[in-house]
Amino acid sequence: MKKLDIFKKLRTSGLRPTKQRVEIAKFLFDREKTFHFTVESLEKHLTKKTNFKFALATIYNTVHAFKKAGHLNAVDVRGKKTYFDTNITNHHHFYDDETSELIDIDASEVVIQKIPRAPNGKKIKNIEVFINLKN
Amino acid sequence: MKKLDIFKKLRTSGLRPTKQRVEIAKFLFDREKTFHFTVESLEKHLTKKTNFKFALATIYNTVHAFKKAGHLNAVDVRGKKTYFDTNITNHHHFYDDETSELIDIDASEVVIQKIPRAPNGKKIKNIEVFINLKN
DNA sequence: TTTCTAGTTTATAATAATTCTAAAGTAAAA
DNA sequence: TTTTACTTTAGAATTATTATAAACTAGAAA
Ligand SMILES: [Mn+2]
Ligand SMILES: [Mn+2]
Ligand SMILES: [Zn+2]
Ligand SMILES: [Zn+2]
Repeated sequence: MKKLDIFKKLRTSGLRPTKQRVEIAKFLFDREKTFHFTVESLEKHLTKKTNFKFALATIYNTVHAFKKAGHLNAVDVRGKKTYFDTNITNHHHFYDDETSELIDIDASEVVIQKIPRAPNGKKIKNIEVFINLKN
Repeated sequence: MKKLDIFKKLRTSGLRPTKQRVEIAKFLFDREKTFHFTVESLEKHLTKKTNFKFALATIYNTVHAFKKAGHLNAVDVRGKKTYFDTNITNHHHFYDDETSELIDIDASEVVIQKIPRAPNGKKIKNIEVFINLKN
């Protein structure tokens, strides 16, 4: 991902390109593979990788702005912390309860043959499959 | 569900049949349809239905003992509160984000034709399908 | 029965994740 | 360069949950 794309992500999220935000955006979007994270784990990565200070509130605000703009997704996994996902395509997950680790499954790798129709007055927004793992 | 079954649920959870626990067990297990709840919503139902007082800690403790014994399941849905489910069979859910409402889908109503195999050294524990709804 | 004991309930404190606040700092318009 | 609106930050507030410890009670023992 090019530098310009980072700035585009910020702009389309309604965020000025401040020092902290640019670092957060670079860390999240300048990568090949999906990154699943919590605000806490992101903070640790950021302070390790850069020499800046990041207030938790800044990370929360920035991550939420990205999510609102559709540049990040939230994933529901057991536990108290909120997980975010840089993969914003429709996809599924392996989930390892013991390590709290998520692994992406491309939508094409899951084929569903039959589902019930939505309750009256409701429509299907999307389908999420979780394959829970054990050892 | 008969009164004796309530006591069995308590016994198999390692819980003495106290006034509060019997009321909680009756409320949760003496019903036809699945009940999805949070500790907070359960507390409201209990105080409305009975004339007893239920400390939140008692409800948390009792619900967790039932879960540990396999009489309740936890469901992962967006939001900060933990949801529990009286349906302990393998099944799936419709989920309405706007109302935070869960609706059961029997396992037989979902047929999956293809899934990837588990990562090396891991096995599949179970598969959960969430069908997210919109209006 | 009454007594005893381990287990239970409860109010309240502690903790953990997240959100709020308001003062000090900064990007970008004027 | 000055001004202005937006941003960062430390710390306070909030929310869900868990821990604590004193008062209470179910069931065993006497
Ligand atoms: Mn969750
Ligand atoms: Mn959740
Ligand atoms: Zn993912
Ligand atoms: Zn259910």
